[in-house]
Amino acid sequence: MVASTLSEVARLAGVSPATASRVLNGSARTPGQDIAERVRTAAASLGYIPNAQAQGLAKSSSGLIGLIVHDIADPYFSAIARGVQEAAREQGRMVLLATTAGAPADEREAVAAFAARRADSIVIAGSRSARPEDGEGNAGLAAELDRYCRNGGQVAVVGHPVVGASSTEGYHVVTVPNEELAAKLASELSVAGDHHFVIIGGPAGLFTSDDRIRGFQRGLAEAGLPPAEIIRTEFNRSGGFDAGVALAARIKTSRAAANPSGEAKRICIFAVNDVMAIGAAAALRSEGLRIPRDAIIAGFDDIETLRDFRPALSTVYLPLEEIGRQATRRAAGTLAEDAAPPTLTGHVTLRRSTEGALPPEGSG
Amino acid sequence: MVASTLSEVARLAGVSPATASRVLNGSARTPGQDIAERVRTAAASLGYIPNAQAQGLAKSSSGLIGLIVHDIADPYFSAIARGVQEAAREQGRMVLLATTAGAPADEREAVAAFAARRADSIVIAGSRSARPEDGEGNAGLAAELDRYCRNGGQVAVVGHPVVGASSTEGYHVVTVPNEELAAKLASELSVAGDHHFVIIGGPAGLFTSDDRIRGFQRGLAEAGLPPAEIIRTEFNRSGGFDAGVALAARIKTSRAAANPSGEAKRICIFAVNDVMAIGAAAALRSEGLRIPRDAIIAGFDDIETLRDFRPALSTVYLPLEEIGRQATRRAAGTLAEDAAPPTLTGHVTLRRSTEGALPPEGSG
DNA sequence: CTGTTAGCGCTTTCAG
DNA sequence: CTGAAAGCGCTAACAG
Repeated sequence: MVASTLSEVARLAGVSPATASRVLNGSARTPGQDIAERVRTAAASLGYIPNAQAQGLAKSSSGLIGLIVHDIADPYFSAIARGVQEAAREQGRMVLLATTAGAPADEREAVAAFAARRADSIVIAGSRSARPEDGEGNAGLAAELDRYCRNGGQVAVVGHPVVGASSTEGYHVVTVPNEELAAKLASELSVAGDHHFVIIGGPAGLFTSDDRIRGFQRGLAEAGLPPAEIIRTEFNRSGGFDAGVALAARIKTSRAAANPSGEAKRICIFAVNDVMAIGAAAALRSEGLRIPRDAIIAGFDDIETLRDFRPALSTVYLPLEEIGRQATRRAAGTLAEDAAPPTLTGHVTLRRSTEGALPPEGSG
Repeated sequence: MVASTLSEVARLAGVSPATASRVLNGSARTPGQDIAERVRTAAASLGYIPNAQAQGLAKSSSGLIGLIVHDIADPYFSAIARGVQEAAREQGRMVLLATTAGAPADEREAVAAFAARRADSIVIAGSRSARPEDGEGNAGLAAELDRYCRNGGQVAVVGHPVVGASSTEGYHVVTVPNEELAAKLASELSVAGDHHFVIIGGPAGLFTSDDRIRGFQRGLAEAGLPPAEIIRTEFNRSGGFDAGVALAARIKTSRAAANPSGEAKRICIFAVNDVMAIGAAAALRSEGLRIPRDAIIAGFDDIETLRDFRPALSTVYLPLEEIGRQATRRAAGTLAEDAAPPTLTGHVTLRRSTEGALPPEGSG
């Protein structure tokens, strides 16, 4: 026994498929009371479920939203996904998920798959990359995206435009104030304490990472401080851990070298995202160093699951869920394009991990 | 300009749509070398992307896998989602996401939506509930699921069968050894130290929670200990926190009451999942209590993001990703039904948060 | 307000 | 091995 169709319902109700369609799925007003009632009963008794594929084919639109993330298990992305999901529900659409580990080639494939399914819109989250090895992939992705848009698709990218995408219509970018916020963080960290600043960043070419680094350096400069040293590593916990190990060794050495009474300048670490910061913190701890005593550290994102971490991590709050929602709304045209980008901004949140950099009375 | 169609490709290649279909998407062997080549070139030059909706309609199957979770931002679910996503990719399918906050009525709706899209299979994660207020919802969900299966759909449920589902064909349950593992945890916790055991559980009727509670009590009983007291609260961090606050008060009181020299029996808390445990730990800490000094605590799930939490949380590792993968494979028939449920088991992982319960030499 | 008639884009017998 | 024709289930003009 297979799913019953509209015409079966229509036949049972003694009306034409068109009429049945009008009352069951259609729009405007439903036809005559009596008829409508009869159709509805027939549908119910048959357990009729409209075939979305057929509907989609007929009206060429699918009620689908494609979401591309690097990794759905990464709390950064899952938070955004939650927002997307929510907005999708508001729009009466469903979300199609694709994960790509950040590889442009895979992203291209995902876009093609979404296009094949006639997704109404596509939301792309996850840092864009300008790394040379991604050049080819980016070109492919850009082409695919352009084609998708040309066919009437709507795209919203979180963060930065896809490299090389010649934004035709239907191409939106949800800007995240990474640079500004990182600058703010640097400025707040520089007010108290005289630290040696070190940035743990992702690979050069990762836009999100680069923005945050640039912002932080700018903040430092504005505070009259010299630029921080940059350690490049992977954009995840493990990268943070590795960098942390290296830093720990250095801290120990410099501490040993310092004269008995005096103390070496304390290091202030800025990891470009929370999970990297957590990794670095774990490394320091495993080397017997304590935070904030031996070094202070700050991250970025303010991942919810990490808020119970101790010492509480100083970081920059980003409205991840809202970002996902807005991207989704933009792609649906629900959100005015130019209507002042609805306050998508985060804020610096200093906590225990950067103590010493806090004004004495402020303790959070 | 709109997406090009198969017939356009066919026309350009000078063949019939049928032939074009055969070489581009079709099955078996591709027709004559020369023809095939011509078609492929035509397709490429037009940037042809098959319309999955039309394909689906024609062969009534969609290449879609529906995934239902309570909340995609919850690390427990996002880990499972990652596994599902992976398996889906292996199968050349895409995953459709639905979040329901655990409400059976929403789950029913999600199933209907998946059915409408003719999803090939549906994976349901997230604890089933037997709470009276969910009775109606469960019935609806069960009916919807039955109908879906009757129409040829495949369903895999993680944990427990949907309440009331009369498992027809295509209905699979991926069992998670919650009870056994909880018993094991209890047994390991009981070997060292003489504790007063308290369980922080979810609402009565939540299967996952109930299983873990039952298992823990059984483990205690097998160790010759009296059953633990149970505190019922929400199945999330906030619930854990609330319970923690209550426990903290009690610990302080009993400590004050104890004679100056002697000490009150230390409390051992078992929170039925990691986030609840973290919440409880945060509450204790905020009340000035220290773990494991003033109380020891264990969770369940071994959430990855929480592994850097200090004191390191004792917990039960569950192969979440693998669970997602297996559910997906089962629903695809890729996995033999009876073939000994491919070792889906976790293990107790004692760490610092239950110190004192560790044998002296074991220190994790 | 309802029914008829064409497709949406693709697959798939069934002939040739 | 290829082409023609008939749908998959639904919507959307048009008529009536």
